[in-house]
Amino acid sequence: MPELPEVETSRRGIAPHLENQTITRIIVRNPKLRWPISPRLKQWLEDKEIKHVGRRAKYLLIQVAGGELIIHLGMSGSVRIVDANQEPAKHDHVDLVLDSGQCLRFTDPRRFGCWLWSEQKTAQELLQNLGPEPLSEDFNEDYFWHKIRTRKAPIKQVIMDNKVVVGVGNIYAAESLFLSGIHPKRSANKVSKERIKKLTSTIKQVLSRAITQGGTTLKDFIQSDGKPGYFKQELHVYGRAGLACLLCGTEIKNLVIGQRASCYCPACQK
DNA sequence: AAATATACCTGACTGC
DNA sequence: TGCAGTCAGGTATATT
Repeated sequence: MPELPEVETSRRGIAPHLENQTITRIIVRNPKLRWPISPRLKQWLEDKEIKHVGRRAKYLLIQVAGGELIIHLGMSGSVRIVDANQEPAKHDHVDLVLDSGQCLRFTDPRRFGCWLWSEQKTAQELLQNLGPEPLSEDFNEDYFWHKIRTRKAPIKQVIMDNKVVVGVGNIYAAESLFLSGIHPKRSANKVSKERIKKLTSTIKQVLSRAITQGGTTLKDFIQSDGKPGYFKQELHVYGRAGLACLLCGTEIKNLVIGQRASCYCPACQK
């Protein structure tokens, strides 16, 4: 499922094929995503040249003259570059056809993703109020420490809160807490400053490492070249309930925190 | 302000 | 074999 490393992996994969290309056509087979795709997307995008492919949090930003296309992959979405003539499959909802003869094809079985234009109100509401990028210097020990002084919620929920830091989803939250030795249910404001420092650097390391591995593929996720991500092989706790901890051998447990499965090692995490 | 619950959606899996 | 039920999860929204 796409978290920040998967979105960044996708961005890097598609950018060279998109930048400086002109969008000749947009084909919407199913507009019913998280929010319906606007019929006006056609007029906003067609015949425009793509200037840059960026990312903010888990949003892909396709910049053209006059604004940008904002794509979210939701839970099960992926984008890839295919020949525009290639027959679409069942959940291939949108094509962005380029003058190279290729197209950016969006696939999303669960349709939790979205395609919005930057001038749409929904898009603007989504992008404001986002916390800092985890891999930027804005996300640092001091910021993090002060930000969560008032938060009594479990630390796991807090690091998954977009207003605190963006891009940390369920998988990487579980892994970061394991590698920092912090129990996922511990109140955020009761984690010592020393351990917040550790957690801050661990989050950065885990996300960076996952990006170099091409993301984590569980079921749906594929990179833009159609290959899976390889970070799954490096997971310590996520999806390993009932198995032995790789560090100490204790059985990995699963807790539900905020309606989310949360795997952890009872011995390594306090 | 923060915590909690609910909704959206389909595929994979389980149990009868 | 098939059907019904459950689960997974990002994130907006409404409610407490």
